[in-house]
Amino acid sequence: MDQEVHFCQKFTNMNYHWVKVEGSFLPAPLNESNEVDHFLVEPKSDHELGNCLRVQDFSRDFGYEIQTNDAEVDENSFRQNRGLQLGKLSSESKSQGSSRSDTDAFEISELSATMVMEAEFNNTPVERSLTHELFSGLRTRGGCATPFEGNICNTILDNNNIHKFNTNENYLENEKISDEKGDIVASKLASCSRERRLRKPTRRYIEEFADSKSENNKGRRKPPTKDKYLKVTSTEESNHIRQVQMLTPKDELHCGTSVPVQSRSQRRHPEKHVPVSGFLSEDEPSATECKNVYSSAKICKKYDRRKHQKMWTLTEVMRLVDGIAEYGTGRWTRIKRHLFASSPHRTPIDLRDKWRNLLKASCVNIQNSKGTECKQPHASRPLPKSLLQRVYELANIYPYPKERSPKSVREATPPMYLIESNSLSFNWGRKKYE
DNA sequence: TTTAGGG
DNA sequence: CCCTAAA
Repeated sequence: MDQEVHFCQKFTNMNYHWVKVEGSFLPAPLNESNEVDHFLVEPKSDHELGNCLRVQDFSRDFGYEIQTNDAEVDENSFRQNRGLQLGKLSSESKSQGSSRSDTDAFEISELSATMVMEAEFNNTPVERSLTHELFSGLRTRGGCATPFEGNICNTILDNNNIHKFNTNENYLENEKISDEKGDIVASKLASCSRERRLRKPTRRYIEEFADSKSENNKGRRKPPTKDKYLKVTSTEESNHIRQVQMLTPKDELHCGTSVPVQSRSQRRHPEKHVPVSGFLSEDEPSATECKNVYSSAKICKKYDRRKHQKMWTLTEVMRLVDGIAEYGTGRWTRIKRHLFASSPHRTPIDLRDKWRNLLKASCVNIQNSKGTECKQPHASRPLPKSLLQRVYELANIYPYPKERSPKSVREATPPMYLIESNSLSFNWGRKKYE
């Protein structure tokens, strides 16, 4: 019995339109019948599995199966309905008589198969997948019962499909099979089902697969290497990350393949939350905050640091300058390790980039002090003169970039603020800024 | 793996 | 801040 039930489920899974039908098949309104077209076309995709099961076998097999299945429903009424449908079929399609020979049934069955093939040809994969999903919904409600019952059936059939449907019914009526063939049929159908899954991945699956594939290769010529600072180091941390992900707005964590991919151009121009006045507060971002934001980046490659840019605080800048004074330029990893160990969001690259910006800033100030017309890109965040002084001096001592001849830097005219404070003696160690 | 350089 | 090449 269990086997029967299982088989019944297989049957309902694969062939939705060869089932008991109550009431008459009346054409449904156009808008509804359109949807139904797909319903009826969908199952016949099974016919394409020519290697697995032929149309004739299929019908015959289900003749057996339907009989077993009818025990659950009402076999008598089913047969009566089928007889009724046969009559309808004769009048609606080709005006054939209600009593037919087996040969006729075969012809019609093949004819229906041909029609089905044509219909399927016009049916898009998307529609088919939709159909499949809808039928899944029907199945879950009705269990083994057929989805085409009562109103559902009436609303989803149109003239064309009635023909196909009835043809198959007719075939079932005429082709009967012995019960002992059930096991063979079941195994056949099982393998057929498996093969179908192998052969016919849904369009959604294909698209998702393609998406994930393209995402993996997107924008990278070489295989993505794991950033040292984007590595999950402990399970504790990963657990923490998971919590962060759940709390993070979805549009900022494009982790899933189904989430629309953010284009590179979009990523490169994020909204910057630039503070209105000067630096951010001198307070360092809390360690937990940094950990939250950047540990999420560790697990999600699509995490965009640009969207969560951390403004450099004056404290950080001073610390960076101190580090350069101590270790020199080009040793960003060391500086990071020794002075920014508590700032997980500052990578050695960040330190270097910041230093480059500091050099630019100092140069800007030089030009301004010389009276050269120069734009001030960071007017909103003026650096303390003392800091710029130190940057300038450090630039002379530790020229950056290394390759470039330090002459250009050394020969540059010292900025006015440096000249004015010439009497000042610089302490190159860690020093306090006024 | 780290650093430099360009975007 | 990102990406890539080179050391």
